[in-house]
Amino acid sequence: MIIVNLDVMMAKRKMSLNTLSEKVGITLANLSILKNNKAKAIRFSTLDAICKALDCEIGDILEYRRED
Amino acid sequence: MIIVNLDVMMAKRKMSLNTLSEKVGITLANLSILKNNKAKAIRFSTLDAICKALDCEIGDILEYRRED
DNA sequence: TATGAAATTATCGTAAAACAATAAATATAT
DNA sequence: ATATATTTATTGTTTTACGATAATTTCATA
Repeated sequence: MIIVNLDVMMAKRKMSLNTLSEKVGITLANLSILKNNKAKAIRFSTLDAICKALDCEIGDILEYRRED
Repeated sequence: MIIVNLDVMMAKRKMSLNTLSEKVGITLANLSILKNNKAKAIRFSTLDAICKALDCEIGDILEYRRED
């Protein structure tokens, strides 16, 4: 299971969804969908922009969780 | 810049592209495209299957590289 | 408790890209 | 030289991102 977790880094950077969406260059609505694990895929360009905006690694944002 | 690096984990697990494609459930051709950084996005279902097949973390496979 | 900002959710449409299937070309090892 | 592994190419289908927009919900705070 892949989990999207933007909350931690957003809190760390004190960045709102609104600001992040502007920096990343996708709409607030779509970023919210991604943030709430409703997306089924992601473009590398988007992932890149997020890592850049939050100044973090992919592992900070995406997590692979084994199921039991 | 997002970099896909499957080589290291494949070597570590001694797994061929062929075997990996079977485990992941996508064709050899498409997995090769992904492995050689020709893909522009990825489905979480695929990423999940790769992590499972190689028993590794996302960070082992995807890298965000800052440009200078 | 009323107000406003922030975030979520929904809908519709378009464009992008994954991915299948297949085949051909290339590389690599034995 | 031959088998095996990998890459590349092509065409078609399907999935999904993402935009634009608007309505709804959440939540802080005045």
